[in-house]
Amino acid sequence: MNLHSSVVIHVDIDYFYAQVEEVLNPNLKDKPFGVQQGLNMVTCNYIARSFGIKKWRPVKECLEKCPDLVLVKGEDLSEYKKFSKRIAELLHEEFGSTERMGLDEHYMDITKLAEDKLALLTDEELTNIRFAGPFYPNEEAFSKCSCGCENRLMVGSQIAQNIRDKILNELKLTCSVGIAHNKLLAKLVGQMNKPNNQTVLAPIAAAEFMAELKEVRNIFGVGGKTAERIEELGIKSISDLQNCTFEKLRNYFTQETAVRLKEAALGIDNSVVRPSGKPKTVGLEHSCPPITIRSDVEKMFQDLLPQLVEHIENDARIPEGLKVTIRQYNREKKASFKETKQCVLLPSYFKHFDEKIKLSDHAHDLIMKSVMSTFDKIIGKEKFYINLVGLCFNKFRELKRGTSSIESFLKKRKSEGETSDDNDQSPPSKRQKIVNRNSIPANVDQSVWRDLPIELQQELMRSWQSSSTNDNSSDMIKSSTFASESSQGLKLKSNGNLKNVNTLYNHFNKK
DNA sequence: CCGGGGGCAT
DNA sequence: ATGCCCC
Ligand SMILES: Nc1ccn([C@H]2C[C@H](O)[C@@H](COP(=O)(O)OP(=O)(O)OP(=O)(O)O)O2)c(=O)n1
Ligand SMILES: [Mn+2]
Repeated sequence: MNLHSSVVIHVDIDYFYAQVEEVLNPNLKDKPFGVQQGLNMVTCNYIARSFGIKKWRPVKECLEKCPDLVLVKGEDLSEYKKFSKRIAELLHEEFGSTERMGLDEHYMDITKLAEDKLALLTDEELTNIRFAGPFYPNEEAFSKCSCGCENRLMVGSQIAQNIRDKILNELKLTCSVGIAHNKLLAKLVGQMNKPNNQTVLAPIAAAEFMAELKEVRNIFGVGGKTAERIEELGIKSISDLQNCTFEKLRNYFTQETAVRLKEAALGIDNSVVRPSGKPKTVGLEHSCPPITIRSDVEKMFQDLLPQLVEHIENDARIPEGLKVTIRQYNREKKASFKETKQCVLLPSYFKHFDEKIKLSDHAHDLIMKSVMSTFDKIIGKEKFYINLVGLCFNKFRELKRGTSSIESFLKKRKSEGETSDDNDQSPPSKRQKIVNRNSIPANVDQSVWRDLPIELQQELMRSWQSSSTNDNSSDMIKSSTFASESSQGLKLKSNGNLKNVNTLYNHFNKK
């Protein structure tokens, strides 16, 4: 289990919204073209970029730089979501499960796939394999490590080429792909030869690669606020971060953050690729010119609700919660702020029709009443200037039993024996953190382990620690089954004893 | 401060 | 419920 033992791929579709529009309307392909949301140009094709136009600039500024820029409105994301779904399905079918980041990016852990492909090669074939695509920094750098990463990454680069070919042939979309020994580096190195290309990183060059990126904002998880705090320490670049003492970081950040920053600066990232399940929330929002009248607000929500229901009609789940969002202009602070409030949805609000989820007969009016009373609670009695309203379904419950996702997934896996084959959605999972590769007990089946909810992982670790003091049995997990969420039948066989962790899982779900 | 999403920690 | 992060 050395530092370079994994192969991670990051796929990022080029100029995503704009490229989707090009597929929908090929006339746009030979023109400078961008997608507009409100007053902003969100993204544009690379012809437009050759005029010096950057993503996320005001439309006005873009038209000054390129008067011939063609613009299409992109406030409605449904087409982009459709393509996003097709991409996810294609990747999953052909190469295994993925972790989604937004609509157009996916991480994949292809370590097993690469190792399996390597194992099939003869010695002669092994000496003749070549990298696909460009590398960082150069080909020689790969041979300086003898842990086997060179061959794994070489095969990884070939798989990356296959992925790009597949996405281009099936969906007519170009993408950029990074191949590296961890997620952090895969994502960053993939940007090197954008668009429509790929880049593989030599592990020994990781720290040097990070240093050349300069800005600490390039580190995943370091946003505006964290970057500001880092700079308060006088640290202005990733190489500053590499060279500063750990204690200096530890004084301003939590232990966890300090370690993460220090490691990331050196190109070290132990976080695991975590297959995405179905979305945990599905929302819709509309911005609008300032509204001051309650009935106008109601019209906005009236409009949103049916659209939102359409978004989940094929989901096989129903939401039990609804988050109401408004954005208000605050004249004292001269700024807009979002406020939200939860309200409860009853299962009886939904019915099936044509295999699809629809609102029951009077549910629209009932939900609207909840929404508006929730709105009143947010506003109080003050006058208001609302410039955005939003609704977001959450607290989803699975409808089907028995053959539902996770149960059938693990059962199938059992019958397939040892070959761990990623296939289905993962159960709820929390942020990375504790789920480092290195912290997982060695004799645990990792392909099963990594898909467990973090709460269960933690609870199991605790139980193993305590049981090892009064018990000489090993920690081996022999098998596990996970029934659908509605029956909550998660059981883990451990030490020959069937541990029923239902109560545990229920407990965590309540809060 | 502007689009329209989504995830997770607190 | 809010804040920070990601796209
Ligand atoms: N703040 C943001 C960031 C991104 N997006 C959308 C528009 C992009 O098309 C899509 C993907 O984001 P990317 O950062 O990957 O940008 P692009 O794919 O458009 O361009 P690139 O070719 O640089 O990847 O997500 C958005 O709506 N709002
Ligand atoms: Mn992209």
